Amino acid sequence: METRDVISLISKIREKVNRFIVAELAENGLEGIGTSHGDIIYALLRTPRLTMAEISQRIHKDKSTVTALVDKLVRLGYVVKERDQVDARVVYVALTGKGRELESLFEAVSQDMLNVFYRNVSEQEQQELLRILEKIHRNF
Amino acid sequence: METRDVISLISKIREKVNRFIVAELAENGLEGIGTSHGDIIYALLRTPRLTMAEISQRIHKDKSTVTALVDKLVRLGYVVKERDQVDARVVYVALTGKGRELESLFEAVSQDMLNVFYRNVSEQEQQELLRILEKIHRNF
DNA sequence: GCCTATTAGTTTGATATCAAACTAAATACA
DNA sequence: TGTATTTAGTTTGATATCAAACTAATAGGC
Repeated sequence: METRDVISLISKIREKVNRFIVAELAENGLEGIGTSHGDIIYALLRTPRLTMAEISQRIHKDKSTVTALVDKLVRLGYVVKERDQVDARVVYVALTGKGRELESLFEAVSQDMLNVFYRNVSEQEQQELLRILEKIHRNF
Repeated sequence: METRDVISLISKIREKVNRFIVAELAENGLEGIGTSHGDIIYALLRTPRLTMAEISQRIHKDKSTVTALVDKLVRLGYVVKERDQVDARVVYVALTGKGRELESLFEAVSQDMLNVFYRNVSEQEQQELLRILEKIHRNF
């Protein structure tokens, strides 16, 4: 009944999804990789080269946060940073070989998560959920 | 179409809700109060006295995090900590007068947020949303 | 072609958060 | 009753995150 509960539910579900993903990554040897690092790798699997600013927009994190996150991924050997030859202000980020190797793992984890997430949720309910959430998102 | 989008939407909505609340609180003079502090105050408006462990459960944060959050609220004068006379391990937290004064503001902010959140969302859609999200939450 | 404004990214300082180690107190059990 | 275990909370150390200040480089107007 309490419609306020929905806010709480949304927070809890988000938290569960994050824990699920981080735990699955850790089980597969990716210790110390949080969801934001995962988001960056995920984005780079789709788009091979992104600037710091583009990553910031994609993952909805402050540019200074992105500096820290990407630097950690560089330290771990998953990505490299390279300055643009034309505009020396711009830094490109790209996956290394070690980074690209994560693709199948990421696909698997993503699929596992969706399987859990949508268990016993019909196709129609999924569509309905997406429709209502999009409406709410546009309200802000 | 992309059902994966729902996860992203949930994160974004949660983020918007948090920003909305923190901004409204700040506009009303509650600078430096984050959503977790708000959650603690909110819980104490409902239940006048809570232990640290109970707060930890209510707001889904580690007990060490709660120590830090409550200590900040003590510093700001909104709550007091008091040891149980019977079981000296237990610490009770309760609102001060200054803390209780926040009640009407919290009610107003909460109402404002819900008004924005559910704008153009029918009663039936709200029920449907709650039902589906509860199902998903039980999946984890 | 200069000075100014804008832009991309980094650095710095502060806070939230967690997990692990720790402390102190209560409980169990032998 | 005395030791071992459990429990409640704090401390410590690490990381993520943001905002503001900063740096370096490009772009714009005169």
